[in-house]
Amino acid sequence: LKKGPWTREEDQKLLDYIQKHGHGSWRSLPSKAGLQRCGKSCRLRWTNYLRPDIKRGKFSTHEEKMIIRLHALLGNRWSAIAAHLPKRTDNEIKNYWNTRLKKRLTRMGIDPATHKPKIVNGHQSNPKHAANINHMAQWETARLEAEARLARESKLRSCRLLNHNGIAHAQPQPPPCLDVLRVWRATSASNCFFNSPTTLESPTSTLNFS
DNA sequence: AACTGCCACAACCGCAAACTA
DNA sequence: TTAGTTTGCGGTTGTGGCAGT
Repeated sequence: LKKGPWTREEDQKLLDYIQKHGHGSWRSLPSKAGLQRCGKSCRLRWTNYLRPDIKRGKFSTHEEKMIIRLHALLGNRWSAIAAHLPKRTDNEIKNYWNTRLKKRLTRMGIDPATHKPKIVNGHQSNPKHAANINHMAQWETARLEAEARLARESKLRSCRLLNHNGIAHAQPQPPPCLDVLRVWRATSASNCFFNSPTTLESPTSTLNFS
């Protein structure tokens, strides 16, 4: 089986096959499509590169902020984060985080793992506030997990329909979720402890969970 | 021009969850 | 219920391009 970068011919074979038949079982796809690749490699190539509904290129400022906020809530759960960024893949977001955003936060004196200002002289700037944020973040995480799950299920349903029809041209629906981030943006301005446009906005929320 | 180091990104690997017979 | 198979996810690596020396 072949490994390494995909050639234009391989891409075309995969694209042609999926457009005609849908992907069906990834395991059996390579032989049917005439590819010397494993099913896993084909799936990855399709989901991360060939899919027609992928937006490529530079991340906008808004997308960057979304990634930072979602990462603060969800951690390295790239697929859950990607569910909130239409047309971006988890792999792309993960790469962007690892190569750019993580370094940028570090330069700003923010720990990219915790999204808190780095501890100076053994003290955090505002421990009470930090505890509050953690509490809020737990709730947000639970909500976002549920939303991501819904998104996955919805995607799965559309995929099944897709494969049943044998054509791969349907656009995935956006996650059927409440826009937590919109609410968050509206409320965070008043209570974030580092909230200038050029810095990280803290994952606080004043949502009413009742 | 040749070399080196760094960066960005595509692709691979291993594991766990989900599915199926 | 369970064992085998398939799929999805996250971490990591390999590679090509670019800038600096």
